[in-house]
Amino acid sequence: MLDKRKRSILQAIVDDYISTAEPIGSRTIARKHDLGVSPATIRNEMADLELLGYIEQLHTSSGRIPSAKGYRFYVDSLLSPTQMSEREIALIKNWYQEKTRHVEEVFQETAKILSKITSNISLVLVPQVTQCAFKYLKFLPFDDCRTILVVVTDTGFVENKVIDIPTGLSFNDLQRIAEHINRRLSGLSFENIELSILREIQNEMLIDVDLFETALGILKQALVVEKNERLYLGGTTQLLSQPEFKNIEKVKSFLDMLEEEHLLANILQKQKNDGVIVTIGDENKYSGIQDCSMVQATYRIDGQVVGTVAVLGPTRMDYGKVMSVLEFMHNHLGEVLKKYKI
Amino acid sequence: MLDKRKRSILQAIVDDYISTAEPIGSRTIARKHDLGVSPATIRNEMADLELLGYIEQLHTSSGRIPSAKGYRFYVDSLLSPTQMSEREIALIKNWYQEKTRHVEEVFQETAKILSKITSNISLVLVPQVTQCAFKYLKFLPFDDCRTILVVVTDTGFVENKVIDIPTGLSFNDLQRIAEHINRRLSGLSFENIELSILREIQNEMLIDVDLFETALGILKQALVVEKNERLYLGGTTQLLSQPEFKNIEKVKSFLDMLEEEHLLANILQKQKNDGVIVTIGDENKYSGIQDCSMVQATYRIDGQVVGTVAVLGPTRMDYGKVMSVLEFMHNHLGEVLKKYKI
DNA sequence: GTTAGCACTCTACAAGGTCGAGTGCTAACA
DNA sequence: TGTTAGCACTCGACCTTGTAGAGTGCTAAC
Repeated sequence: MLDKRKRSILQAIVDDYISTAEPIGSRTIARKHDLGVSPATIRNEMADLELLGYIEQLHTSSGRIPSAKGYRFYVDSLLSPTQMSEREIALIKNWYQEKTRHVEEVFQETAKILSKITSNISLVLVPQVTQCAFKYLKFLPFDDCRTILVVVTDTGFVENKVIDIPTGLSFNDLQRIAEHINRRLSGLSFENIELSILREIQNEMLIDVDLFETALGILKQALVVEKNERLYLGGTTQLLSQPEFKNIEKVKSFLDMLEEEHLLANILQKQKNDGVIVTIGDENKYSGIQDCSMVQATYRIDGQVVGTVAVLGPTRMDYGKVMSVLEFMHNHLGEVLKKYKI
Repeated sequence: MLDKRKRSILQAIVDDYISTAEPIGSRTIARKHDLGVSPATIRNEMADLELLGYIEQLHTSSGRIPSAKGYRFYVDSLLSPTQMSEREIALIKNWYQEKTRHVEEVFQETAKILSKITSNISLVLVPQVTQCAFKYLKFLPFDDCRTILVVVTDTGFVENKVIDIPTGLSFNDLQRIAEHINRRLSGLSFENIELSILREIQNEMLIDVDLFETALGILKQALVVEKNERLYLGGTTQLLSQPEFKNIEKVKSFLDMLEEEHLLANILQKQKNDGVIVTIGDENKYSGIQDCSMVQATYRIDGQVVGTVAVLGPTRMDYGKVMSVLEFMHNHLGEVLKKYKI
């Protein structure tokens, strides 16, 4: 365990490095932070801290920068949990009120808010629809040969598609199919709609094989639609302002990675425990972001975790601020979503 | 009008500059292109071309680069219209077949295809719903206090929203409102649904003022939804590979501009005439892209122009390739969309 | 345990020099 | 008259060199 002075010095290094992005030397610390000791003493302490692995040097005679271990200690032991100010909270709530009309807009604007406040990339993973239940499907008239298939979930999520009416079927036939499927599947979660149930339906409808094939096809289509979860990204251009990305090759490879949306979704999904968690540098499993840190938080509707929001940036990020914002989202995003009737 | 040799030299300069991004000198032209004359002669011709404004010099003793006027001449008079190869066309068609299931995916993938093939930013402006007609709206049951409002257009575009049932109204009342509105508005284009008509409806429904207020509110909501056109962007990271964007400030201001989606949508909307058009450098009205060129093309469904696709990049772009791809989209995107029943 | 002093290291930056590509001009040539 | 070779000149790219400044580790004194 570090003694008080070492902790102060480490804190000074991390704080300064976060705000300036420059390696910190002993004299700078002595000047800026009133620790009551001379630079020489600080140098000795810094040598110890380096030996212990909390800070590192890019080359002889450069200042020190925090290591991943240093950031970890900073986040766990040095950072006092801060809350967002009343003013900031009011600002955010107002933003939601003004800019969101659709549910999708809530996600979009959440991504924007997060990236704006934290000056980093934000990720918002929307509720996995597979976790909600099938309510009913319905065919709406369109024209002689086409109809609109609408699938409704218990959360009020609606998906639709214009499809050809199979030859030989009347609109009434479609209504019958819909009724039958609704009777059997209504209330089941999409996760539980398995092939076995679909087979059962097939058996029950053996009277008309063609008709079933059609129905099955439509349902499959609906399932594909429903399972399609989405990831909202915000502030990708924020990267360009960060000095660690002044090298354009790095930016490029990073942005290319971001486009592989499913990868990111995977990283986020890993979080099962509720709350705000911080992953620093090489603690990240995915190699593309090993010199980055990610702070993520779940959000809940009616107490149930439905999605994840996260902020991704260089390890040199303002953990205090980022964590407080995500703490806020963790506690309030569900409420906002509920207002928009998801 | 330029004589044949000047044209050859200008063509050589533009071609070389497009592929190398380096200013072209007289000796390079003499070496690479067999014009049958010495560098000295080419130098004289180049001096003429510069005087005429087709090429310019960054500083004494640098090679020449094409000016906007030079590119314009190149596009109008030097570029032989090329078609995409059979192989490329097959590749694209296959891509659509494999990757698109939804209409939205068609737009998304179109943006991807364009940016991939041309190595530039692509823009896809989706059909402006205001140009299509209101078909009907319908209320679907959800629960005791909420209902799903579905608005259908004649093109098969469906929008929905979960709304609260106003207190005092039954589901049957809603059905009545829907029927009435449908009777009056069905077949009208969204552009033509003016306040005057809404007033008329109000008069006809004076029997129940509250009910009308509700209906009006819902319709307004629907209109807001419907008018919300979308812009799909592709290949924003391609920028980073272009040498003209090696300066990170430039990239940043450019990307920031791209985020102002409505601005871009405005630029695209200006095109009223059908076909592929090229806007070079300062021909662009919008100052943010005055050192860029944009090639845009309309696409049609059943002969009617419904949207625009475009490629945006540095003035030094491969106009031949970009134009051939957009020509293809101009002719075929409508077909693809039709397959997905929009 | 703390501090001052000192020699040392390394980067960033500016100044100067060289190289090469490219030009314009002129005079000679077909 | 159009084309070409030759030449002096210009300018950016790149390398080298020197210097200033920040920072370090070590040692001896307090």
